[in-house]
Amino acid sequence: MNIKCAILGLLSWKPSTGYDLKKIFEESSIMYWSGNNNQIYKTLIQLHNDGLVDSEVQHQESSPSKKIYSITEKGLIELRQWVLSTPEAPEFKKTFLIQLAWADTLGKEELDSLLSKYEEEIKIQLILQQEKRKRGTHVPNRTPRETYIWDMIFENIISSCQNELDWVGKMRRELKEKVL
Amino acid sequence: MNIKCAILGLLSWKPSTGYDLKKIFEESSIMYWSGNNNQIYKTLIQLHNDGLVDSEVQHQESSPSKKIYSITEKGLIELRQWVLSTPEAPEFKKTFLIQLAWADTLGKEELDSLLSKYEEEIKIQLILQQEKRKRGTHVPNRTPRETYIWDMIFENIISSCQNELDWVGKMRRELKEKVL
DNA sequence: CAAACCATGTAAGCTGTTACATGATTTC
DNA sequence: GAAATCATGTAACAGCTTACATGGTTTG
Repeated sequence: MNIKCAILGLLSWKPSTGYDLKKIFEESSIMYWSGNNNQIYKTLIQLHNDGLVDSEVQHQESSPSKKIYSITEKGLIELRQWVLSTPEAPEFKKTFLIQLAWADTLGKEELDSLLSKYEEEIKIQLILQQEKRKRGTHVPNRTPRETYIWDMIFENIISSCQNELDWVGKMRRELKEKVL
Repeated sequence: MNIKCAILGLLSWKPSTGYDLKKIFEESSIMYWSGNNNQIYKTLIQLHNDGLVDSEVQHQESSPSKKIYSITEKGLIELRQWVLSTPEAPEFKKTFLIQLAWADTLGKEELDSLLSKYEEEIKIQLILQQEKRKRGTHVPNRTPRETYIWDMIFENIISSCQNELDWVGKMRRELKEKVL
């Protein structure tokens, strides 16, 4: 999986400029790339060289000119092929768990404070994701099934946050109850 | 967060060679680095230059000589400081969700097959993690609280898998029931 | 006798990030 | 008049991966 596929997907939804894509990446919950120029503009050129996208320059008065990219037939075939490919297991990068692994040197209050900070961090994430779901910008609604799929994508992210929150809550409670 | 902290943590547990660390990284559930030579040996040299670790060469007959690294006082202070630093929110890189985002072009069977493949992938992950927990190699047990902490670390990973599994299960069920 | 293990290291390359560069227009 | 938005691109660097290089020992 790489950013090429994500861009092809977005372009299959609607033609866009590099700048449009950048904003979508910045906002997106699932497309985890930062949306930096270097990657997006270079990838678009590459996709163009491979014949997977077309580009049309639109000159504008009183605005810089745009390059509007759209997906080609070949691009649609490539996208479909990728969508059908064997899924990868999710990657969890929880640096907090590594931090926690060596946290036995901390005092009782220090440890609880660390856990509470993590809890706060997740709570912020959760609210952010719930807001994104409500706003629902950059969500295609071409068929009822597509709407359902995107709803489940948001549910996945939110339930991951909720799961993490439950876990911290349990740990804080147990550390208070137990005599360790 | 970077690999330096993880290595300091491991060395605070016990002195090790680069090769030892490599194996721990390869096996570890939470320390997500691949454990490649380039990164480990270079980081050890860097930590040594910074005075955070000591190294002692042990010549062996009928075996290549080892460099046994151990953490210094300065290293312990650095580690403690890092453990107390503000935690980062977890990063979820679920490429499957991006794949799913453009999966409405698939037929009913194709979509269910895709979901079932993902389900299988997670099931394998879950079993793997449960086995790692049982084996419990590379787990320090210096105090009851440390044992509890490491137990909660494994619980975190396993509950993440379980949560993902529940989500796929629900989606497959709903797609069968609903008329979309 | 091949494969795997022990043990250290290097080279080349890919991915992704931050920051820089330009320049017009709109909003506060 | 400063800051943000629109719009495209480049340069330098950090992080991480695969593969290469060496060479002895143990296991199947």
